[in-house]
Amino acid sequence: MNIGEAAAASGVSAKMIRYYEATGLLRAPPRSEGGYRVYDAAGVHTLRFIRRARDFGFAMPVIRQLVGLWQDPGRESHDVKELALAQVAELRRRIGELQMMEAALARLAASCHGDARAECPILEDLAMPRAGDRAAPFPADKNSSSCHAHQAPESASRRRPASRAARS
Amino acid sequence: MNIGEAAAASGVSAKMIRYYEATGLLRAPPRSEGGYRVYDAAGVHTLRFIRRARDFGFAMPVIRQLVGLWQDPGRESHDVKELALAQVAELRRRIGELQMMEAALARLAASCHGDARAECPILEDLAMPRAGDRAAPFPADKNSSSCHAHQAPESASRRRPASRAARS
DNA sequence: ACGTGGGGTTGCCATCATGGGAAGGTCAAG
DNA sequence: CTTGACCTTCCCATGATGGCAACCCCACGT
Repeated sequence: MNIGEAAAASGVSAKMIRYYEATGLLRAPPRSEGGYRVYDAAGVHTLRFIRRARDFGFAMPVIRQLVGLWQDPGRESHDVKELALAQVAELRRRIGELQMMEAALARLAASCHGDARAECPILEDLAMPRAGDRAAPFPADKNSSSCHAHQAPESASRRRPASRAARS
Repeated sequence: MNIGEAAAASGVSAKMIRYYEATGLLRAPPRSEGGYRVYDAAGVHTLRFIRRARDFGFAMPVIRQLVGLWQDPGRESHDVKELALAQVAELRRRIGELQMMEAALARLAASCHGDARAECPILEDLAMPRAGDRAAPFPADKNSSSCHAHQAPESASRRRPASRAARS
């Protein structure tokens, strides 16, 4: 079984199979006389295991542990469950993060008229400094959400570019 | 205002400020005689805007659009709202994905005893081929979740490594 | 006036998982 | 024996970020 067939059978791209092998996640399979990687059913099975673990969002180091446990007949299911629960916690953390963003942004979007006028609470909120920001040295920008005269595009640049130019 | 102060005032690291400038998200600020970037309050304000947009998970190309709209007095709030709603949809899509994973994995973890025994439904599920997988050429692996004799580690490798070795 | 430390500048490398592509070797079918 | 599909390795890129190295600049202290 060549790498292409193994890829089709496992759902892992050939590129990724080589990558997993290079990073030590997979043991190198034997090679044919021409140097082709030759996979057997067990190898494909391992690849499917890895893909399934990735589908659950496990990071590669954890997948390495999982594969090790899977192939270890003396494993204790306690260790597997611990990894799984840690991943559940991580997923919940990420879900919570995204939900915070989603709720805040949906609320903002709902408050925006969405018409042809320039006034927009979304931009106003984005432009608003929040608690936790160090104060700017002078609060001179009152017309925040309509500032259009920002930094000068090209003015008096590189008065002494000698050293930088010389280095390259 | 040097880049360090601008970073502290905006919450964007100096590294990221340079990165945003290099990728065209920020216009290059004027430089001092020594070549230092010099930021004014408007520049810091823009940086805070960008950081806030990143906090909402907007991708950089979208942030570019948002900054453009923000600085465009002739903008229409419709365009802003459209970007925001697209981002809300994207966040919901990601949340849904993660929730699928989380639910499935939590269910699996709950079904695992988590004791000293090797038997583990989590590993069994990971090892189980799902619908959508191309069938393996022969279904020879019945003792799936306890397979420990996988590929041979080092056997008859590189019978003809001449070309590869010669190239490097 | 001179040194020194802190901070600026560029550039390169690394992440993490993945894809793309080039240059070259292998294999199987016609 | 040719040809086209497939494999091999190596290099590069992503997106957003951090780290390090080498070098430069500035302000402050003596």
